[in-house]
Amino acid sequence: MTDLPKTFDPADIEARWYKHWETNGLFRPERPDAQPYTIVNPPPNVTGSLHIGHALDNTLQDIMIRYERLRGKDALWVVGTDHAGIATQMVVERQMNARGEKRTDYTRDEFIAKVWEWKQESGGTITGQLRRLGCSMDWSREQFTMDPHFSKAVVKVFVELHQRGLLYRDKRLVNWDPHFRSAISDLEVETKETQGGFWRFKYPLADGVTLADGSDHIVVATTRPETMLADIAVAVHPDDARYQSVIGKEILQPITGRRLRIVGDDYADPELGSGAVKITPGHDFNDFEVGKRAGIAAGAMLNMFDADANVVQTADGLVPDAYLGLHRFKRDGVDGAREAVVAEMKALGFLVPHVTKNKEGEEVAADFEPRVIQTPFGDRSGVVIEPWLTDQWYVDAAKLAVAPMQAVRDGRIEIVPKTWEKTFFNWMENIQPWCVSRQLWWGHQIPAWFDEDGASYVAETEAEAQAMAGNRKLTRDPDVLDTWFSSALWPFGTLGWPDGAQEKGSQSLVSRHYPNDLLISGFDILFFWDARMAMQGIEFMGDVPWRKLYLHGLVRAADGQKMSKSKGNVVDPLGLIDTYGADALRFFMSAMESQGRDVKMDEKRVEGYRNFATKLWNAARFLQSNGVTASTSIDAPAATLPVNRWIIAETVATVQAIDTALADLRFDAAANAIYHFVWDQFCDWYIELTKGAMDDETRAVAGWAFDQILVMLHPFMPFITEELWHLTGDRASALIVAQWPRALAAVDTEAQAEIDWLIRLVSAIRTGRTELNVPPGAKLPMVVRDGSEETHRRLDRQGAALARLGRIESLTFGEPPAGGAAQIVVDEATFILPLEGVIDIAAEKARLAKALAAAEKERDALGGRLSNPSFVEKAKPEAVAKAREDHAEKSAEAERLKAALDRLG
RNA sequence: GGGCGCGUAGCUCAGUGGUAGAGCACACCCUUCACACGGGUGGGGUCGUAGGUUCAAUCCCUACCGCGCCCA
Repeated sequence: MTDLPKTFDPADIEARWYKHWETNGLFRPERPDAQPYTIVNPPPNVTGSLHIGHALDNTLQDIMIRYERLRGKDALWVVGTDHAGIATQMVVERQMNARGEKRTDYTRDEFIAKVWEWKQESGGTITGQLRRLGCSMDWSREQFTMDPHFSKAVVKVFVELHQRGLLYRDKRLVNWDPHFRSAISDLEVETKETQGGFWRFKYPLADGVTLADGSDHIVVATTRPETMLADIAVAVHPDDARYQSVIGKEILQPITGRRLRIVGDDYADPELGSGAVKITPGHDFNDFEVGKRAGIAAGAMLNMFDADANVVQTADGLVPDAYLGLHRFKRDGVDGAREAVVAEMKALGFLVPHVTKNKEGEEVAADFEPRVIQTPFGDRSGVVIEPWLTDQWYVDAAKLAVAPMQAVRDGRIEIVPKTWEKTFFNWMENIQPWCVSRQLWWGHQIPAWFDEDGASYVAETEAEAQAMAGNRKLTRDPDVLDTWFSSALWPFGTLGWPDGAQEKGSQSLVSRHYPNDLLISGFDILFFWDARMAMQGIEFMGDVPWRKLYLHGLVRAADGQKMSKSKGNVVDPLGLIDTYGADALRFFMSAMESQGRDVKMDEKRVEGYRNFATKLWNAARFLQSNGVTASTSIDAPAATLPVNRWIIAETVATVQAIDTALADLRFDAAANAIYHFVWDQFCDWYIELTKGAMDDETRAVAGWAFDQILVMLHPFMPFITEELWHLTGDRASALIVAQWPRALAAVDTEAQAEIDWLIRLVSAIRTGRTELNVPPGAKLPMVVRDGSEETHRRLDRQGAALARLGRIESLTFGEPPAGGAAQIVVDEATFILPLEGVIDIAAEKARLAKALAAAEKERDALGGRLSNPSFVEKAKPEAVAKAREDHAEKSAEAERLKAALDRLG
């Protein structure tokens, strides 16, 4: 134990204690016989850095882990990082571009080596930042999604899913990202409204066929004219009288001269445009479905783009040479296929202009009708997604989704807050096949080999694949897996699965810690990650990955806007830690985390919690200067003084409040409970009431109560509490592994009533003094009138405290001296402060009159309710009894105030 | 178009079927022997609007207005 300095330096404390905890293995003490408690951390991008959302997410997890560790459980918080396929490859490619190089200047192996180098260089950034936040993860078992054992799990899952028929290769349209030259999943596509156009073109009917009205052409409409180079049909509604006669006939595509089939399909909306649409199954999801319904095989659909979305020759060789190599549309000021197609159609006389009237009523023709269209963008690249016909690996998500939905329905997984269940079900019920192959270099290379005929062999090793293929020559699939495919295995892959699960006898890590108890994640990755963990967990482990799923919101800027680098409104959590300390930032995150709401970044509030930490620090200084030291037992010391019995009861009530709040994952309620106990009860009243009256009993109780505070506050503010734990006594062990208080019910209504009365009396005296402008330093005599025996006994016990806090110099009973006085009514008694010649009688009258009016108003409101027969008959008996009680109390108070007023004449 | 959430004091947010709360900000006072990152006192809200249920609605129901998010 050492003397506390007058101020405290968060930076010094934080660095010191974190190192102590980590080097002494206190994040995961040996507790083989304890009940396990497990959380896995959402693995951040290995080369990323900590943003404010991480700060929220990890603070909440750390609170739960520290809490359960203090409660004696074998608390394991699994930590690790994600290789983050596209994101990481993108960063490294960008670095190369800056040096005037590009990825393809290197071989695949060389490039991957460069990425590993970058991981070596920046991989420790975010893990160091998590330490600064105080996160008590088990770093001794830090994981990486491309560690050999984890990669082994990824390969095994891929192969087994394939064997079970839940993973397959298929040729269908994918969301192709031309920037990354890779397929992406439907979740990685963001649909946004953009200003586009609606063009109308004439396609001449072939073979002299005409429509019912004699026309020799059909007008088709499109928002993507460039794709007409790969048109293979025109669709009309089967019931559309205008076109019924030509269904099954052929029509000519003017630029390519290709003969297109006219098909009847409900997809063509007779109300929209001309009622006829061109069909390009190779580049449009709706058209793809129309094509399939028309009996066109995927292999027969035409493709007109390369991986960069530049025009290439179609299989039938009908695209004119002039188009080859053009980008799909205008880019960097250079016209693309779209512009060229429109120009040629216009020149050929096949463009139907869009005609509108201007202000003067004159008709004006334009090439197209401006229209807001829904456009898909890659969420990372920001470029327009091109639907592209390729062979990719797909997971049969619809089948895997069945068990997780059932688990949520029957409560094996509890989603908190419950409102997210609906969103979860809605997505799971409409889930699409999950495209898991990516045309990248960085990631888990797919364990599939192709022979010369394109047949695939899926196996854990090349040798096994070769055995399946006989003497055919094999080439490994160059593609890698979607990052989320691997992170879906996080809850068990990190625990040693599949190897650890084979262990017999002693319990393996995975059998001990799977299912995890809780997962905390932002709602934004509910589909990407949480749902997929549930699918893979149940499929491969036979049980849910976690029993509870807690979803929190986003941390927004002060004005409620989403934080983003482009808006420049990003708040750096490290900056907040530097300014206010990690404890303050953590407490802020907890206090603001009410279920179902985003957290708005209010820096003033962080400052307020920094002030709270300082308040605690100074309370400790006060106790130390009064000879208060660490407690010797976890149970409360014996106490006879009401003030001590009161603080013991309030401490226990606070433990109960925090236990209840954290059981429900109400982080805000838990934080507020400890905040108000420390500041409003312990500091404002307990310390004030015991000042100048520090006897041995009080020292023991104060020491005990403060220890309980340190333990209860530790999950929220680990650094300052650990520091104070050691500064206030010689401790057998660190606070991080101390024992959580026992919430034994110590209801002490007598002591609580007495201290409550004392607090009300002191407050009323202070209010009276302030309102009557009594100088703050003045000590006044006080006369007690109409006091009950109980009140006299209480005054006897609390006289000294009352004198101190109310600045009372003497206490007498009975009639006050004649003359002006302030009169304070508390319960049955009136407390009189003679102020002859000091106070303004009119002011005191006004004060009493105001109090009287308030009491009368409440009395009358209650009286009115009680005189309503239907209230007395129908309301709950407790409500009626409460109203009667309150009415009697308010009536008596009003009478006493009236009497006091009368005495002033 | 479908789904979800929000609208409570100047700001950021809790909350409850039975007389509205916190932090910050504001006003006044206080260098009281832990703390001015402090102490004391106070002002401030027709709980988005309109109906309905109920003895009683800020809370439950319906509609509407405004804001945000997700899906199509």
